[in-house]
Amino acid sequence: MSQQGKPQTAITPTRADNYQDWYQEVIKAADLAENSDVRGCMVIKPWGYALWENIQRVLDGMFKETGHVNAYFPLFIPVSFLEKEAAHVEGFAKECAVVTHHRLELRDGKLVPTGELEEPLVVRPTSETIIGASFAKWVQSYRDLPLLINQWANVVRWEMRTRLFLRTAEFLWQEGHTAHATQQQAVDETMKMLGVYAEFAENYMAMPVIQGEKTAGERFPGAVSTYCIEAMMQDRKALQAGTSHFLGQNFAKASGIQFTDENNQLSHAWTTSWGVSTRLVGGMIMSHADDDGMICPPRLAPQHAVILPVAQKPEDRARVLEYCRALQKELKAQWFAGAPVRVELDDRDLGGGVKSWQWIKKGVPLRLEIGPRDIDKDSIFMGRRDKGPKEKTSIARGELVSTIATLLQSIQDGLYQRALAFRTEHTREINTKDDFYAFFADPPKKKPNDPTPIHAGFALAHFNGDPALEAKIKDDLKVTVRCIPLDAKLGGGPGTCPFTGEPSKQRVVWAKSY
RNA sequence: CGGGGCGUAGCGCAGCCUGGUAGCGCACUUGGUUCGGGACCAAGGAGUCGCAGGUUCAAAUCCUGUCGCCCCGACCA
Repeated sequence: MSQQGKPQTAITPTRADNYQDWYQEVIKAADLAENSDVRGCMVIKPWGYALWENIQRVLDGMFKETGHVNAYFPLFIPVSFLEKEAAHVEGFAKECAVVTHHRLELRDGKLVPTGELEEPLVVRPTSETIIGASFAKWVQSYRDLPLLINQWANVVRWEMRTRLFLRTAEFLWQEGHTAHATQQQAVDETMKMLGVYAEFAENYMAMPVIQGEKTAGERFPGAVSTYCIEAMMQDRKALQAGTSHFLGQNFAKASGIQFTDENNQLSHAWTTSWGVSTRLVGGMIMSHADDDGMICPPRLAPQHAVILPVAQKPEDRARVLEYCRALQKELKAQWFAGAPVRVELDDRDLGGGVKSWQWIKKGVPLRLEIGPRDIDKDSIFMGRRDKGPKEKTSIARGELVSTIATLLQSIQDGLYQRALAFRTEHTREINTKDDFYAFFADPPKKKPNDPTPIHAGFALAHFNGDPALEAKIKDDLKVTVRCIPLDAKLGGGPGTCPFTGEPSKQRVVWAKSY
């Protein structure tokens, strides 16, 4: 305890003191990413990129398992393509990077663009239109359907305000694009992929999510309906962690994706698109990290365990290192969640405490400290990242090796349960307008420049579905409908809209959001 | 794009109001002590004070402009 009576933490400020700054400090302390020299763009550093690679690896497997194949489409989209779908234009036109020239010339020591393009190219903000153009060529007959394609790519959206992982001008994502012969098949695909995202979020990221449909105001530009998974972050704001869109025939009509059906009738295909991005890394940070830094959910952790040799006397060093290497080899031969256990041996010549804290901040699930005394007992001094930094226990080597998968899974489960309990604690059914406004009232700021204080959480309230009402509430409170939950337990059946007294089909999730 | 804050050593900051030639903590290097831990002592290295102009004998400090970052708004995955 410090003089102020607060426990010393590796991250300052703490979540309670200043959530926004805390978030940035965690990213810095865990060495996940940094701002680049290019405004709004981030450099994803190896530890952060490894998280993304694990996300990619698992999701890619799930996509393949559900019959999808990967392909790659151009980064550049002719402006005329984007113009094809009216709502789409409106949604993305304001945030596009546009390529207008194809050459640079040296004039007075400065490189200036020359060679203007006949038609400007947009750096893809999303790929519906360019992929649609390909689909139009690939689809002739109902026998060509369904077409189930995914692409891993970068996209650019020229954002006003950026935040590492959560909103950057360029980001990495995957976008699935599918075409189907019938509306029902496309709707089924939309829901199936929403389910895949929810399963991934909960089982791999240990991040509980609410599956639901977006209201008209929050819908993807050009979609008939948009579904999403929404998670609660530790500041009780909602994070849209993944989206799945039923596009109807809108894009098929815009791109001319037509096929001849069994009855020799020409019709437009029904399409879907769905995506998750590097935003998920931000979601993991804000779901699990604490005042000592990152906490990686074991299933996606770049390393499951780190071995920290404790050999302070030079004469012990060789013996300790040898023991550590043998243990590393033995642990790597174990399996966890369908892959070999990932173990790093950190034999850098650094002070023991400093080294240990680096790994705490990076969020590695297990720290294994091994010194001469442990070797004599054939045991390991183990720290779990989901417990306090000082809360370390001794475990027999054999037991560690045989139970490491169980240990990692128990950390994984613990993180999920903790996040779920947090969400439950801060989710409330609300039945009157007054209660609703009171629930979301901002605590007073101490200084004008203070970050927005942490607000109440999720409200489950009835809603008559009027977009104007939703806009008014957004205006008043900065609160929006995050989704119309699919889960009947959350929806709770018909009721009365507390704002209008009109009938409401079910409760919806209201919250402030990222 | 509007309002506010901040750019000083690798990192975190003080100094600025009241101009006088740059300092603290951590990190780094070396030597010693310590040895189940974010150690201690000593010595040392490291900064065109974001950038560009201006005022002045003299600018980190005052003035103007500019760039970047952060927070709050508008917009968004």
